[in-house]
Amino acid sequence: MNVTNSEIRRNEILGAVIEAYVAAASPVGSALVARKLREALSPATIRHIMVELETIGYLEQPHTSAGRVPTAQGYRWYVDRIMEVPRLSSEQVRALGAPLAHGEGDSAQVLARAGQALADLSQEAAFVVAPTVKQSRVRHIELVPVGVHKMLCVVVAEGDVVASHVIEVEEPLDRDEASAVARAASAELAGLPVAELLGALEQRLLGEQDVLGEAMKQALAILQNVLAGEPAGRLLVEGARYVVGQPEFQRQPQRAEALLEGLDAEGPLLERLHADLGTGAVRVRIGQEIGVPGLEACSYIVAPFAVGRGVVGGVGVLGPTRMDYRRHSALVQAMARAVTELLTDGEG
Amino acid sequence: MNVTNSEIRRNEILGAVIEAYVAAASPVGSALVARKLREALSPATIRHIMVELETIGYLEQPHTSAGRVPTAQGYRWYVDRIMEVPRLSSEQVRALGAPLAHGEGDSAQVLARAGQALADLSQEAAFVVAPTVKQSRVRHIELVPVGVHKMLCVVVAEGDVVASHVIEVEEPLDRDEASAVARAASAELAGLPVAELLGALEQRLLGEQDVLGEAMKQALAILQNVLAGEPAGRLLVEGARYVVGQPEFQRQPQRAEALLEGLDAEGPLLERLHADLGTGAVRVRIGQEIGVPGLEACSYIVAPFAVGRGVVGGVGVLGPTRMDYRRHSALVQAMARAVTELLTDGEG
DNA sequence: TCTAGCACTCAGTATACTAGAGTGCTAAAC
DNA sequence: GTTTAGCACTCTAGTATACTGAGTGCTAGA
Repeated sequence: MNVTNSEIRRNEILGAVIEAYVAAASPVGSALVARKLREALSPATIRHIMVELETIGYLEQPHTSAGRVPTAQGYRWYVDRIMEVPRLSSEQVRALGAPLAHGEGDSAQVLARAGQALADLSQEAAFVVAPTVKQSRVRHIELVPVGVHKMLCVVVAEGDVVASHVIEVEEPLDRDEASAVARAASAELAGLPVAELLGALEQRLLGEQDVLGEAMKQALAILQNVLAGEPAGRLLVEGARYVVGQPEFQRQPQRAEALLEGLDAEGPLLERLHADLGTGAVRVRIGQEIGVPGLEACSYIVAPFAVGRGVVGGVGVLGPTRMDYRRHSALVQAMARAVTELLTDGEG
Repeated sequence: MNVTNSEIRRNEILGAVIEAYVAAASPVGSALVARKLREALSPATIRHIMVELETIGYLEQPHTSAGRVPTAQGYRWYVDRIMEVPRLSSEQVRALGAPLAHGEGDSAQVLARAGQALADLSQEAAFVVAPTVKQSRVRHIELVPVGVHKMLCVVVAEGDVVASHVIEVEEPLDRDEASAVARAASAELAGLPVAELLGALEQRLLGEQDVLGEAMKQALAILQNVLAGEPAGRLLVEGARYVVGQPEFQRQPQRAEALLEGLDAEGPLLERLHADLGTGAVRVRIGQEIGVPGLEACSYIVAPFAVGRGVVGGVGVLGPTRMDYRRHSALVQAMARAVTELLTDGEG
């Protein structure tokens, strides 16, 4: 009881410090916390507890006579144990999602709008990990000759994820041949995970016993080509300007450069995000935890959304470690739900 | 002869000042210019001429005891009259373009690589104004049902520019119907400029006298939907990080924010770029000339490239007004040529 | 027409001082 | 034992002052 009581108070004060720091971006002193706290405590008492929080490693002082600043560990504790994320009602979610449906359009357009909306609402950078055919199952394949040695190849996967490329082919097929081949390929391959397809194609190309012979072999080669060119994931970033405008980045402009570099590289961040999305839950990564060069001073919150069966994408917010985790968690979660609802409704 | 002589010298000195300033990013003094100049002149003489250049408005002093800095007008004169852009040989252009073809792929991928390459080579932000179906002529239309009330609609235009969207339809067509309609629509509409198509569709929808009746009408409605959702231009920006890393932006971080804002808005910049591309030549815009909020401290160089007939896109470099116009002009021009060669070779 | 010489200007830097925010500690009060 | 008032202490940020040096403009002479 005793211990618990003091722990509760610690958490309250840590929460107050973090919230004040998030709001003002400058070290928080005991007097300010005393004012903010509902329980009436003197600054002196609060200082005592702040010393404790500092020895645990949740707070630190930039210098002796400054207030306290949360550490990454402090944020982590806050996110895991202290903050309460207001769960938005379905109605609120719907309201959030409404502007996304504006003019409906393609799922790609919906996702782009979701990213923009999230950036504008959070005043941070927002990102969308767009679903890619490679994570999904084949639903339909289409081949259309376009010009003499060119072929339009479209792979439609579940969730209306589309990969379309115009590629060069050596032996032209005419329109009917192409159509027949595509139809056969569709029938044959529908339902297969695209990722497995790549291997399967290889085998089939070696097998040489297809009903449609040469033409089918060629089609499969084309398909392989198309899928090989498709990225393993696509990262869409909106509103990096908001982050660059944050005081920590204005004060240290090289950080802004590092941030943009980290975002441009794309690969490492995407990898990390995919790992987090695999868990199926909202995830928060704080500072170094991200493990992507250039993003050491940042945190992100990401939530998965579904399109059809299975998790296939994510939306999130990326900002300085000093970000409003509570508000943004709610936002991200809601946006993920809205996107899921919007993109899944047409499905089985 | 007298006047001409002094003008030549003025130009030489302006050129030297600009080149020194571009390299060092700090005001240029007479002594430095004296050292750089091939003709041996004393600093005092150079100062005389610098005073002239200042009264004309080509140079300015940040403060009395500093060196000189070029004005926008100075850059303009330099770009128009002084600098000599080395015209690269076809071979060099080919060498530049070689990495773009790496793995070939779609034209979209080629353009993305061109942007990245240009950014890396120039160490500035690079941009690509991607061709869009709206500027081109219809070559082919394809309609494929995907799911019950969903239809994949693909419009292939000249230059392999593709717009594909999955849209919702009220009355489903089956595969064969869709195919027949698409075939008919292709035959009917091929060769028409897409921009005109939008109007044409409207009329045809009112006309009600199509061979295929209801189905065709529906198809046209779909098409209209798809084209309406297609943007008038697409701007791809790569390597903004390089610009943010430039000293002028590191010293004044709000500028970096403004830059990113200006780029995110996209619309105004695209408009300006389209106007410049319409001229068919390499264009340089310096500072305020860009006329896009946020980009006041920047310049760009843009060159058009062709895909099939007609100008349909552009590549360029965007950096601080203090940029290497000479080198980057050559780069941009070469890249535009490389892209044109790469994307046009398969055509008629 | 060019240049050497020189006085002058002004940003940038270094130094010193001050004010104030915030701390830690101790001793007293609850 | 917990809380608080009081107080000395620390350290940044801001301000005033002086100094340095890069670079200028001007003038007189080559």
